[in-house]
Amino acid sequence: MESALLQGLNPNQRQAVQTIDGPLLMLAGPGSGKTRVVTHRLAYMLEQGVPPSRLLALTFTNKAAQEMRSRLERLVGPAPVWMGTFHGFCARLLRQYAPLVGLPSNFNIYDVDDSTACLRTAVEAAKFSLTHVSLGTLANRISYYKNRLVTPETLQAEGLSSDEHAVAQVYPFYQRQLLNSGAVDFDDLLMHTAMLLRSAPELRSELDERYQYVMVDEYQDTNLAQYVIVRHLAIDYPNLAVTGDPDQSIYGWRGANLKNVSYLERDYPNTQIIRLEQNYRSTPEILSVADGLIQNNQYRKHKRLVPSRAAGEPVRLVAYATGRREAEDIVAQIVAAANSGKRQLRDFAILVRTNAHSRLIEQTLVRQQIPYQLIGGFRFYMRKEIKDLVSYLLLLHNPQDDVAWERAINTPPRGIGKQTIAKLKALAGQHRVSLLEACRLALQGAMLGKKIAAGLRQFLDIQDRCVELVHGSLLDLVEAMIEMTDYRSYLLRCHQADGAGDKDALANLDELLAEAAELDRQSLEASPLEVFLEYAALQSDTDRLSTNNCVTVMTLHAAKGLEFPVVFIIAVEENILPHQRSKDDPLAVEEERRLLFVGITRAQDQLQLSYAKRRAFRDSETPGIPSSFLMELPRSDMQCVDLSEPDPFGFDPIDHNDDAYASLSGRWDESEFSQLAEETTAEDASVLEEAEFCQLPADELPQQVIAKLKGRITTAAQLAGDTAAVRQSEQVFRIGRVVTHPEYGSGRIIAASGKGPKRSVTIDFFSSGEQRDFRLSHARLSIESDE
DNA sequence: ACTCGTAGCCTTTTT
DNA sequence: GGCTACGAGT
Repeated sequence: MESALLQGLNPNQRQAVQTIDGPLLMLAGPGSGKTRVVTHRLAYMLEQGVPPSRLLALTFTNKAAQEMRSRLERLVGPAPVWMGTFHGFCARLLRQYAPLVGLPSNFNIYDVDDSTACLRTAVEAAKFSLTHVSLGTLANRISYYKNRLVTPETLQAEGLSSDEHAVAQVYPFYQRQLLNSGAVDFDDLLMHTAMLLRSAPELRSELDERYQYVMVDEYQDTNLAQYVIVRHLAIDYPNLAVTGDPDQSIYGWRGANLKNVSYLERDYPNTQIIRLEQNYRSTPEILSVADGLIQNNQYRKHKRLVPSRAAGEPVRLVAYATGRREAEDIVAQIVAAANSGKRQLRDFAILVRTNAHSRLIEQTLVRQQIPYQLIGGFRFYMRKEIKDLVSYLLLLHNPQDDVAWERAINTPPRGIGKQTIAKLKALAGQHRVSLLEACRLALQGAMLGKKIAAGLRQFLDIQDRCVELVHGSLLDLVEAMIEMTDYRSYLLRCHQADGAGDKDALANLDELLAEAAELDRQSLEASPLEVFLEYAALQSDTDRLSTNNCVTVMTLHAAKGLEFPVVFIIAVEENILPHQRSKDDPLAVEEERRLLFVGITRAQDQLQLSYAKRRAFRDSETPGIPSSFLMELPRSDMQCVDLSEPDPFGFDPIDHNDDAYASLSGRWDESEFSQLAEETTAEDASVLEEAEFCQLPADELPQQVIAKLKGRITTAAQLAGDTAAVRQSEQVFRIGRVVTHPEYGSGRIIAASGKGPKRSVTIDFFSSGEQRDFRLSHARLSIESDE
């Protein structure tokens, strides 16, 4: 009697589902039905009588875990299988065994913000100067070491290059600071757990026994710490099943190590390897492009992508004049397809290399009033108003937490300034107590001014009164916190100063309350506060992906594991994809290539790759060079379109109709392609030409040129980097002038500040009544009238 | 102690 | 084009 779970699977998939004992490596290409196999395999194990509590399934994102759970439940109904992220699993484990690694069991989990604050303190404590190494670099390096299980001590013992010397200097201070505050960062969750399993053999074997079947998703993206964790859980019961695709390894920068595949083969010599190469997702055209690209990776085992779908449309490769044109054309294509009823908005994804590249796309979507979701921007729990309140909760949960204390102590302002904080820090250091405790000492010692003492007392009062609420309902606690800090009126005060936006912040508070209420409803075990804080720290915004009917905009990284009928990948340009920071390292370039491979293989029916010949970058505009990856694609099978419409004046008309250039499609010839690639040198002629035009007095220009120039004057002045032109624009855009913005209409300049390329003006718009700041060098502003 | 203006940094990707 | 640390002014 064959299990129903095996029906509709190909032979390899069946074999994977039925292999439940012993080590197993599933090499699953994109679109090979991996999630299906994995969930069917779990269901099959349950069907074979494996108790659900013996199973452990580890994923990278909460979203992946949720997906797995819901699909498993559809097959077998609710089952108490532990499924979740590595970080979530580690947090839960550490909560139980914290003392064994020297942590308090009420440790707090820091997000990037808190960790950075902590690192800053550590840098101060180490008396380290940030002139040569940035805070971000330090954070990255420390994170990298932690993921490779290098402790501060081992790092110091090793021979150090000059750069690493800096890291070695700060790392111990950072770690001590974390421990002092009774906190861990993301990487610590993994590192402490790995150390714990290594150093406590009895516990290790107990857990090995408890989790007899361990499954790891996206194995190609695991780092050493994660391997050590998994390895220690699967020694006595070596039933370790991992799925992965080396071609989709895109987290090397985070310490992911493809060697983990060879470690697996070393530690489990009898590992069964099953290849899932049949692709059910994409058209043969798309797969051929993906394959043509990935063949160029040198450090790679040969692997196939076997198409199973019927032929479809050719992959499009499009050149645009500017990033703006790119955005406008893509949005126009989406609108056209949606209006014709052929597609829904949810069918489209626009993928970008870095978060910053989403901005133009976003603006264009807003202007066309197309609903969209942006993944990879700001996490909900990173918003200021949420973080402020969470800090109070963190401090409540763990009074040792000095980072939370420092955020909360003067938010909203209650007269505790730098001086006072310095005093309290000194006091805390002297008595070796937390900053919260130092507040009490300072009040007892009557060493502060009246006003300051009153502020401190108020702060302590909030803490003391909330402590009583900790074990009650979370909603009550958060509500009380907002009341006592008078946080709502603080928000109102903040926003009165800078105009609009207060609605969002207040709405976010409501959403926070809603989430608290939700957790109250489902809270089963332990402290709801703890569950909530863990949720706040480990929730990523990728997890908030919705299925509403809207266009999705996200980074290539965030797109992993997803699929869309139509995919646009923008800015496929040299120094963007591959990224500038990767180009000196051949291995890093290969990772960039894999990143593009991941993007391409997200597409089911249609795919468009594009680049722009000029692209705005920070304060200037740079020539865009087509990515070298584009040369590697089988272009004879693709549809190559040049929409970059050469312009006699070297700039874009602002008001153009989409169809004015949409009809201009031609084939590239090879020469143009390589020519563009060679034009790597700085300013291209058209940019300079544009600048010259703009220094002419407006009435000396022909009418039609003026019409086109209108709105671009300041940009050109800035591009020239010419002080005379900049000064001129400063004179023209002075307070009181009425100006026009292509998006917001007319308004009056009410304030101006800065000089040179940083010169900016505040404009009060007539139609909306809104005030906005613009940098003259960048904004598309034009003069409407004299005085 | 707080407020405002400014220069300088930044951004690659994420749990 | 945004954010923030720092400094001058209140």
